[in-house]
Amino acid sequence: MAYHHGNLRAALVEAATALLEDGGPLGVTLRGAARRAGVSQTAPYRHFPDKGALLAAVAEQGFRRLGAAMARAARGHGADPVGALEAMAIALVHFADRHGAHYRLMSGPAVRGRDHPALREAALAAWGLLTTTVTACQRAGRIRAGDPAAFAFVLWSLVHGLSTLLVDEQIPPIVRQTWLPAELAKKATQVLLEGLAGKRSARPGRAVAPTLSPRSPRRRRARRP
Amino acid sequence: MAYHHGNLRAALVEAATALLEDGGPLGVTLRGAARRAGVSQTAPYRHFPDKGALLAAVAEQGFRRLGAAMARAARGHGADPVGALEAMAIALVHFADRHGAHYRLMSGPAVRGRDHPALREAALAAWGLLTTTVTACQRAGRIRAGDPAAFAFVLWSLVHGLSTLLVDEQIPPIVRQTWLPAELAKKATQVLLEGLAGKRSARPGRAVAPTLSPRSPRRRRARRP
DNA sequence: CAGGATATGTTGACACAGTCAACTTCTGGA
DNA sequence: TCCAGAAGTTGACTGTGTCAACATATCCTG
Repeated sequence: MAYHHGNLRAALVEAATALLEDGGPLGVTLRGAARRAGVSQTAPYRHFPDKGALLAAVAEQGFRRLGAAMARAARGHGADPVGALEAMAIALVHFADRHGAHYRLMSGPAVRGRDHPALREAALAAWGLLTTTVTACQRAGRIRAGDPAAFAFVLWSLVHGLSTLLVDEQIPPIVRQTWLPAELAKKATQVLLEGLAGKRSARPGRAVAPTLSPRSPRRRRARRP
Repeated sequence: MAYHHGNLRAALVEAATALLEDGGPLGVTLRGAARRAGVSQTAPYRHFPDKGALLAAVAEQGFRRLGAAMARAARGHGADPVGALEAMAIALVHFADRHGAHYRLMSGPAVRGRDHPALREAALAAWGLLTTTVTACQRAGRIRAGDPAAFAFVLWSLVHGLSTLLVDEQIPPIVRQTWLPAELAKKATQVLLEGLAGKRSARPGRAVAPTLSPRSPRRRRARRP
């Protein structure tokens, strides 16, 4: 047996994932992953510069799986982009519901931005699926004209928020006792889709007709360094 | 000077908050808070059973402030519940945008559920504000009939998701470069409100008319213990 | 096939964290 | 007045992330 272990890197990612799934975010530890992979405590440093990098790799793998799950859900709704959008939303919430700790890691501050380009890329890929489908909905006349990225972002926010609340067990009891996660995802998506649908006469009083079109492109906001 | 320090507890919460604001979630440490409060490393254990309890207290205070900010935003829209709802949504996003780490702590797994009833209570209070205002919108005919808790929850999910993405810097570049957070909050809320507004004829194809009324009350789902 | 360069792992150590046990000091009421 | 309990301190233990120095396997070149 190649007792350079073959491929430690993958083993470590798997070990860390296992630690994460049972034991929560606090349960994942560099030394623990090394132990679980049967190597010494500092062996991981040959593959990851630090703990954050390991976590980022785990998160990246999570995004890849999430993207796959969403794509799988969307298939079978080929003709119906709205159905595909709903299915993807449900798939995301479902993913978060199982793999709670994993989802938290993925969307958390484990690794910020540019540190780990592969992570960013995987996340953007999943997000891109949504945008594409939104565009399809627009072509089908089921979503009004406007920047598809913006619409997709609103949908993403909604579903992500739902997932986060679910994972963190912060869904108000009244709501939790009445609906299952998948139902919540479906209904929330449908409500949003209604809002995104066509232009319609606003109720008397004041016009509520958000177009979600930018007034003028803006540079990124200043952030504390 | 009362060198029983007067009220260490409050000082520790404040110190931990300061550590949190600059230094992120990893920067807050029991020993650090104690140092900052000018006491020994184990003094906090006279006031908090463990680190989690301190964090919970910090989070609780955050929810209280958030609730206050939302209430403040809603005031001045007394006659216009829709405007109040929008203002509250913007206030929440604004709160998350500043106090990023604090918001992450509040909505994170710092303390789960029953551990810290005061936390839960403060969170539910903020959430209750939304529900009340949704009810007002229904009375004003601006939101269709249905369970206000469910509608409020959808709105909460949307705004919370937006805030989370903002704090974790996971807003896609295209979106981030085009809109400011407050604009995103306002527009997203408006889209959702349109969806929540009145019943309307669905487009041809299939009816999309989510009522958000429960089929039948359900018990809580089983969770891994 | 030889032999070093390089990737891969290991040992030992350091600083820092959360937490506990034992001790000291302050303070409010019988 | 005086002491019981609250409030705070000291010292120690374990576990963690990380570094430096060392050991070994692998691979490419001569």
